[in-house]
Amino acid sequence: MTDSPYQVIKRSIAQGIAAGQWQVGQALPSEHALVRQFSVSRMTVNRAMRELANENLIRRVPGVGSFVAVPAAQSALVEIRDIADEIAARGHAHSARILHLARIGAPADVAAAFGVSVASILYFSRILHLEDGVPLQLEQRYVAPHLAPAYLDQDYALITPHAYLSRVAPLREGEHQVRAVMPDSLQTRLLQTEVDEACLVVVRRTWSNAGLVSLAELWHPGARFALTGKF
Amino acid sequence: MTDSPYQVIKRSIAQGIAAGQWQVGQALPSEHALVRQFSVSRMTVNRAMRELANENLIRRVPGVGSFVAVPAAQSALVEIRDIADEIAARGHAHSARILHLARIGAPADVAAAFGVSVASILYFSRILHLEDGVPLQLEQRYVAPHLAPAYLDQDYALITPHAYLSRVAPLREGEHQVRAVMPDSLQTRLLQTEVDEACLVVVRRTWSNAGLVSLAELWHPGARFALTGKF
DNA sequence: GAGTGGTCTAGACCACTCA
DNA sequence: GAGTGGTCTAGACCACTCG
Repeated sequence: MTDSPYQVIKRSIAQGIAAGQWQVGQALPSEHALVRQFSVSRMTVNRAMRELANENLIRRVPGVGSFVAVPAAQSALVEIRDIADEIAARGHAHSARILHLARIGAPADVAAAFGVSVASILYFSRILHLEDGVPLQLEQRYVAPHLAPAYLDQDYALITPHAYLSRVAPLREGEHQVRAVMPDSLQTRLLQTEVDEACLVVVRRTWSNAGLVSLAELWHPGARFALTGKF
Repeated sequence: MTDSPYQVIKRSIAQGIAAGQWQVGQALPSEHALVRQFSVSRMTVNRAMRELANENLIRRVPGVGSFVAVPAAQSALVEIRDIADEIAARGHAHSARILHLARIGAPADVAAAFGVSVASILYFSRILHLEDGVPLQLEQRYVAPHLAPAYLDQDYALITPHAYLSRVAPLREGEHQVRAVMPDSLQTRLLQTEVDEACLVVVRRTWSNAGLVSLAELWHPGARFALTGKF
């Protein structure tokens, strides 16, 4: 899957940081030391470290060394909210129907977003979230197996995937994309939308320190859902 | 400044794309060709191209080639940005068609959002923003007359309403709501959307220190526009 | 089989920092 | 001067696609 040498080194460093093996601000091994440790050439180590720096996991200072970065200031730009919490906050009842839960081969677009090869094994869940029994969100989620090995064994009627993943792989950063899309027939049926009703789709990718954890497609009925924000 | 070989190559390709030297979807020169053209090693070309791919400027397909990526029109979820700036930042040309500019009586829903009585006088503008001649945003804006008395006298082909309002009534806070809606026939015609193409609608209210300045409905073609955000 | 991108090697030179 | 990261070279092997 993700087993080329530079990725092995990246993961090793990232997990070491996540595990607290190195404290914030502390110096990491030099490139030369990693060359010896992993028995690779310096270009390979360099690429791993450069990418970690791009991801703001480490900070590199020419002539000095590489250091564990201070964790990104988590300002409340766009908070990531749990659908169950949101519904509860409105004083309504949340329920969930688990429609699909399995390991699957990554489709081409998902593989590209995940940075893995097509047909790599991912965990997949399709869950319909209802508010007072009315469909509000169809959640289709792809999860990196090695970052949440027990993902398929949870009972998502009791805990949402987002809540579970937050526990086993705390999120470091995320990214969403919001689109307006017409649903296909499956989605229309599940969300019980009218003909000619669009869907608001949020595609959300979340990273823990160890890498990309999950890609979620959240489909909402256009007539019954809006995203709001203040600034 | 930024004159190392891989950066020179990056800039060369990026500018070529911006200048239309290669069309969207078109194949770019292979790494081997670039090696000859720039007289560098393949690792150097590879780094340039890999970074362009990370920046979503090009798409690379192993065994096939590198191609100019479809320029995903994207806009920030949280920050409020001027549509003209956004388009310019992508290296494209912004233009605007002023469709309507007048004082009108507030419709019921707008009056409610503004906190004024129905049929109160508001300024109204309807402007179509185009990216390289293609419609990207239909802006329908209601403005409080006493907070921007000269609103109707501006030339919105030269300055966007948002830019003008930012000058005369600096925004203190704002609020948006994002929805997926099917356009009506007027909107379909103006935005040149396909049948069965939804619109992503942002309704944005902005306040200056003196009160609610403006309510804007921003309609975007669903197939050509997405909002993005990071956290 | 020819062409493509993905990755790696084993060196190298440079500018920089620190003691 | 010893150590660091930034960058580059001139090859190489691989998996993949396409005709």
